[in-house]
Amino acid sequence: MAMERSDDVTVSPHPWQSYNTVYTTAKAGMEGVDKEKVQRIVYEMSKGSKYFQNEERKETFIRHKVDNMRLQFAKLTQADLFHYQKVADRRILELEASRDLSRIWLHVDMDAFYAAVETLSNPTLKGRPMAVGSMSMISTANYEARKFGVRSAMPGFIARKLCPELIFVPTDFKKYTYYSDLTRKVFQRYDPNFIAGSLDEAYLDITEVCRERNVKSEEIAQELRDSVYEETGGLTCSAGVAPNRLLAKVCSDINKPNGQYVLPNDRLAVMTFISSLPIRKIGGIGKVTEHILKEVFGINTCEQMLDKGSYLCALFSPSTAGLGKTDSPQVRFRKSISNERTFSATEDEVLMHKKLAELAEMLSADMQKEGLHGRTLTLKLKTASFEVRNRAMTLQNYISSSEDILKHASKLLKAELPVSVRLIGLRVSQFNGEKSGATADPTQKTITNFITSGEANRNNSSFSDVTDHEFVSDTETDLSIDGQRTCQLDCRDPFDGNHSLDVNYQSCTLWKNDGAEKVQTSDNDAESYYHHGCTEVLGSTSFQGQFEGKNVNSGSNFLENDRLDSSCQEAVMLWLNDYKCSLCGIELPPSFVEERLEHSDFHFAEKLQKEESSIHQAPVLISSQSRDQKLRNNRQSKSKKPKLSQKEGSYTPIDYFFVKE
DNA sequence: GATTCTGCC
DNA sequence: CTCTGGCAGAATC
Repeated sequence: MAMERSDDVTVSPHPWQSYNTVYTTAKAGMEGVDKEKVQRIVYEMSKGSKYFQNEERKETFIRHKVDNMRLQFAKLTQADLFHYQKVADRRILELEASRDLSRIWLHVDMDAFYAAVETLSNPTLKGRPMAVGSMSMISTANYEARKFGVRSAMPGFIARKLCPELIFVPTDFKKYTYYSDLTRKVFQRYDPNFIAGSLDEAYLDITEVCRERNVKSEEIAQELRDSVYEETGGLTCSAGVAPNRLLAKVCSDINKPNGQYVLPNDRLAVMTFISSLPIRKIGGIGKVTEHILKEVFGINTCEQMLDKGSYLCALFSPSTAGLGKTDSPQVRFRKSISNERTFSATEDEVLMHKKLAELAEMLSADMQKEGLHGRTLTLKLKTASFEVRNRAMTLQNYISSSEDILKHASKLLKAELPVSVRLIGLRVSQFNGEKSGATADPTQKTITNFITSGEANRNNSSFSDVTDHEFVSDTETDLSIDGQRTCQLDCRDPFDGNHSLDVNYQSCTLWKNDGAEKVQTSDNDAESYYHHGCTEVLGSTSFQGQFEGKNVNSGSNFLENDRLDSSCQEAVMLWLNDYKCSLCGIELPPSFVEERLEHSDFHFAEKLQKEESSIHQAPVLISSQSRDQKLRNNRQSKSKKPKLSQKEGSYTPIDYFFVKE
């Protein structure tokens, strides 16, 4: 219980498993570790602590979540399954069609970066177990230390128990930044627009280098790693090469440390690779999500994920899963700025206020540096029992001075007293530069549209105006035969939320680059988004009613599809803009003739079944709660874009196994 | 808009 | 004794 659990180490011929780790947050270099022992020591060191209790509390919560989801899962009807199978199949097909194997991405990841830098500046550390961090937290451990089970994110006192000889070195970010800059100079030679992640990793598009020099990606990777080693005076790194960033990142982990792995730009190779790839390797799938997928759906690998595509009602942020945290400081605008400090728990209000003042001071300074002014202030507290509380207020005016921050933060803090806290944090968001509603406004990516439209963005034009979104909002269709609410899938809007940011980001790259090469990249992004439809299953209004409503709503859209023979089917099925199903939102290009027929068959059968069932069980049992929920939803969707899920509803990142950058 | 959760390094 | 800090996005309310 609690703390990290070990996974079973399965033996198989696949390369990532040589790296496959024992712990959920596993790192390379843990191969020879006595897992049992580590597990036991970690447990014993933690047992009974406040932290431990809190972890138990969280675990209980997750267990409830899993149970809930299991219930929902069991409620799925045949028709639902049928429907979602179609949706999933279609999506997979379209993603397959949009697969892009034309780019070569390289992900570089420095090996035990902080620890390696410290060893460089203090060679006596070489060969000895060492960790960068403190008694309370370790940020990096070298490979000697990892042999003992010491790893990042582990508190130092536990690490010392595991490895009494462990040498602790305090963090020194100046040093790391200096060496990071050295590595980036190398990266720049291979891709002037490389995307820097954290200090120790980066993504490079090496397509051009490979082509111009007529050199294999493998050789480029080797050469780059050699250069990094030379120019930093001895730092090693690992590299992964693949057709997209997501996969490249997975690959860079495979032969870590000081190694590389190339996944060729070949469909079969990619398919084979991902088929047994544990989902945990995918960026965005962490401990909790992995647990849920495993417990509820029995999903362990990406292949299973594809198989169960139709069942996946509860999933993840496509962006996180898909683009793998490839933050680019240069172009991506921050949305919030924050700081927080942990200290020994206190109830002393004066002391707390003092801490708050310091935080306000620091935060204000950081904001000045970037010229930021925000109007939402969030106070974060972690109580002595590790419970986290956030309290936010949105102001009339934009603030940035430490006085303003402190003034309002104090109010927020006062309202929480008395309380014993071990951490206080402040965050400012809603910056001046942002237009209101920018995050949710799909029309905001005008720059992107502008840039990409000229090139190859054939598909997203249908999403570029607001009417489409409004229409999608109204496309709420009851697919639930027995009148129960069953399972909700939120197939995200193609230009939803942060997708736009990524597209924007790519566009910015384009600006900077001032060349045509990156247009392709932008295009790829847009293409991958375009595939998202929008589907919702709710549990009350009659099919007929919905259908009629649709007719009215869609008056200006194309109402017929001449490929359908049956007049009955024609009555049921409408292809909006000759593309999207008016009933469920699934998107089928006109060329998919057979699929369209099948799809309309489905709705037709469903309609019949529906009518039948409403005859047989006239009093369709819908809880008033369910109906209210439905009404609320309807109201919301009138004004806003569809925010569909009430529970764990969102669509799957399976897309992103296929999607390129 | 407010709050909590999840994830990444 | 002693379990980070900073950010982002999504879900939920």
